[in-house]
Amino acid sequence: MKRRKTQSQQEILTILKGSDSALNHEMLQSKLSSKIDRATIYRVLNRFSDDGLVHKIIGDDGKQYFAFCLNCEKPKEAHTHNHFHFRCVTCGKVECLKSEINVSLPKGYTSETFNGLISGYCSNCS
Amino acid sequence: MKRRKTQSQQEILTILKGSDSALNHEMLQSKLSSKIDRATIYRVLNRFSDDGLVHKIIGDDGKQYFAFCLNCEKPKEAHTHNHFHFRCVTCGKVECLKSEINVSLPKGYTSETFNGLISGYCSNCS
DNA sequence: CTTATTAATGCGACTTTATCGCAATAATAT
DNA sequence: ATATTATTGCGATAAAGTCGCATTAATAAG
Repeated sequence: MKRRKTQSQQEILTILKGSDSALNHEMLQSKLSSKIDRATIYRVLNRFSDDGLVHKIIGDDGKQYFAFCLNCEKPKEAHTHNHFHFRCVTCGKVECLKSEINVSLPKGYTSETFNGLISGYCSNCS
Repeated sequence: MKRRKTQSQQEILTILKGSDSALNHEMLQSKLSSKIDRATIYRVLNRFSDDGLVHKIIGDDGKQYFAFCLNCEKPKEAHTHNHFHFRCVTCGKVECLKSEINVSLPKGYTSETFNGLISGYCSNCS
């Protein structure tokens, strides 16, 4: 399964790179100049996420958000990704928080994914 | 809107109190002796959550999980709720982690809800 | 440059999770 | 015992996301 470089993927990645906040499918679609199918968008985003290129966040609204994170350019093993995201319940913006967190797990537990989200009001909306 | 004490609510709360892990709608329904409508279960759970009686967790599978937390009995203002939950991707169990976390927000930001979830393999499944 | 291979896409159907409106029921107050 | 209205059940509906399959197009091979 070698990956191919397609128009759709380029465009989506460019949008994610240019966005200062995480986007869900709907937000992303509205930023697209060309029309890309919903299923394709999801497939592209999840492919990016699988490849460790972007970060996938599940919002407390239950939706999937995707963000291009700086340290995502490092090899997958070097990812920490234990940082929190903040979602403003008013304007919907989802952004990365700086602070990194270490949570200790009980014995015998292994961690696969980390999902830290705080929602509330951002400085513009409070 | 004064709350009334109903059979359904009692039963659901009893199950949540007796469970050592957070439950989603499906898990809860299977533990019910009497048949309670899906919509009712959701309404009861969300009412509990609004009242601060139980803790609502959004899994990385996008589903809503509910757990009766010990400190949920305190008045709502006293809730910290900044603890993590762990979800095993194999057996599906969602449980509370002990460690409490403090995340500092940027200036002007206010927090409404906290959602910290780590998924991976629990000691039974790894 | 042309052709073959197969990853990626588009379309439509489908699944799952959750919510909503409304009439019927039942918990509390009078 | 009766009135009030919170709660429930039912069915319809919404919304998010996935899947199968035929078609398209990116890369490799000749």
